[in-house]
Amino acid sequence: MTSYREKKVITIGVVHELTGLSERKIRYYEERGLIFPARSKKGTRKYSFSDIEALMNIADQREEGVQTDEIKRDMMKKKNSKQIREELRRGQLNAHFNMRKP
Amino acid sequence: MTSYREKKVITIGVVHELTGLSERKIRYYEERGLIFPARSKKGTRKYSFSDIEALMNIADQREEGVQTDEIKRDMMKKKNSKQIREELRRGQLNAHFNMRKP
DNA sequence: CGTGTAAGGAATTCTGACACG
DNA sequence: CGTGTAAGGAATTCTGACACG
Repeated sequence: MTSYREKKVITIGVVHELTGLSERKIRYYEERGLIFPARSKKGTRKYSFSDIEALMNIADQREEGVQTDEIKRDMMKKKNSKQIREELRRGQLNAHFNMRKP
Repeated sequence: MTSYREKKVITIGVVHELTGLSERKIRYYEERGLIFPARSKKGTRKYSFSDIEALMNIADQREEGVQTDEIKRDMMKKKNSKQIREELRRGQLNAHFNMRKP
């Protein structure tokens, strides 16, 4: 629960220092729905270590010429299969089906 | 090694949001040698989650009227006994003594 | 001793836009 | 499509100091 990895506390400047990505790129990848920083009360973006890891992956793929669309589709796939696995693990596949035909 | 807990990446404003402590207090506890934020290239302070935990402890003790001097002495003690335990665990007590009379 | 505050400057972040390819 | 950049404003952070108790 005290997952430091997921806590949104890092400003864009520090993310830039850590990843080497320009702030422009970082904001653009958000615009394309690849990352989801939180906002402080005053509106500045706040990222988690997890976001930073995601950005490194994105950067790698971009270098290989992969477009943001495709990166996003890939991420969705992984997210979905991860969720399926999760449901199986909990033995809640039934609940899942019940949800589809109530 | 990828210890997110120890990475100095959080600005003072976010530390304020997270702890409720005024920036003045946060800077003052640094001045008294209770915490050691890093600095970005441009000179802004950067804190770790670990620093934030320390600040919460400090805040608790200050509320009980404990002075920063004493808080510091306490921290030193704990740090020392922790280090001793560490050395014992590694079986390096000898090295420790060798260091005292070379 | 510990903390608030006003002061002035420097650095940060934000948005919307234009440019290029 | 992906990224750079100049623009102007708003918010952040820094230091050194004065105040109070």
